[in-house]
Amino acid sequence: MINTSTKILDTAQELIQTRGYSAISFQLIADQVGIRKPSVIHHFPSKASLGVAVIARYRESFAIQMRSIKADPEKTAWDALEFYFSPYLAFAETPNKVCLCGALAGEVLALPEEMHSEVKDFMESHQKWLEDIFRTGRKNGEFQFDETPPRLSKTFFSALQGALLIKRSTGDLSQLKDVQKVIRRLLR
Amino acid sequence: MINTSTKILDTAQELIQTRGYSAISFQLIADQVGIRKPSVIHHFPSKASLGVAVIARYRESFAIQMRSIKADPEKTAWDALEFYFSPYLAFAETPNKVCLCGALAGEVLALPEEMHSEVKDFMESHQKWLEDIFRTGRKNGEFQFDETPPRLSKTFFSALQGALLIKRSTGDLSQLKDVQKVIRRLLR
DNA sequence: GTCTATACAAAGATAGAC
DNA sequence: GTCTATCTTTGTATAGAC
Repeated sequence: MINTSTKILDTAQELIQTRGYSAISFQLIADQVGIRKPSVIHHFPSKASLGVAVIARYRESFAIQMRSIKADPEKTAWDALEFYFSPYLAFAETPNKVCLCGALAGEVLALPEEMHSEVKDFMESHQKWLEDIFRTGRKNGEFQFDETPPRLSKTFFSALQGALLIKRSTGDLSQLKDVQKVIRRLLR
Repeated sequence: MINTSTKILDTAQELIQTRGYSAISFQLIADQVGIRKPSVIHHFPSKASLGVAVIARYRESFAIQMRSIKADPEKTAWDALEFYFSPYLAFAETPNKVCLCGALAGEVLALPEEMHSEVKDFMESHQKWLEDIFRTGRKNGEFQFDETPPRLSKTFFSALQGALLIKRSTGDLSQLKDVQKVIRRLLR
């Protein structure tokens, strides 16, 4: 038993990750959910409010998982990194899927104002998480690298987001895996 | 003296790099060029044909410059790399600008069929150029690295494209510069 | 909560005058 | 080459019945 609101959010997220926010419409979502257009609007009275709801839910689910990894003293920095890699890997299996916020970042100027800060916060918190993983791992002796953690996290976060973007246009599903291999190797 | 066709191409390219292909329209271009909508359509009879023309010109101008660098025996691998970096740096100065093909890759599924192969070829040839620079530089003794040139070029190309994308949503103009610093350092 | 019907704006595109 | 006028489709959104 899954309610209509959730079905709409799931469908909208899937469509944004594959086609982009500009390319989705109430009509498209209604067709996929199996209801009529005004019924979608009943749950989310504007396209902007739907966009905000999708991204807020996505950010929150990431944040919960990162908090639980950090709270677990059993988990190493490698565990945290591999955990962080896993959703990217899942997106990379699907030819046209990118990170939700990667998709939105590509069309920021076409987004309603309310969504801008959501996308920005997403990017910044992800770079912070990675920075934290790298810092902890180096302190532990698990990672070796010469760069500063902020610069390294910016570079590797850029590479992960970029890899999904490039995969979508070339169809080369190994793009992301190769990037992850290089990152692992550069940390040893 | 610059003709109308060229003005349209320049305007369309600028708008795609900042807003995305889905967000441009004949009306918007007409307003910026200072003519009426049907006059734009007279030069490019469909939005797809305009898109193809913009990307073809962009690809060609990159290709010409890369050929001239490779043909010049005075140029080192470092020179070639810095040359390759320079347009990214120029885009990064403008808060909302990304690589044309990075912008298009973000919305591939929303693009007309005719544009897909143009974007794909762009991505593949850029990764090839980088691979070639890395291979040559290592043979010369200019670069030191342990990875295979294809994997390294995929990673660094992903990072460059990703950095522009992230910059657009965070507004952090140093994103790209930091990535370029890390790349230089990892090659020494 | 879901529906039919509809308003309104903007988009891509065409016809034909100048 | 550029224009006015117009067609057609699609998009966001609202009103109001069931």
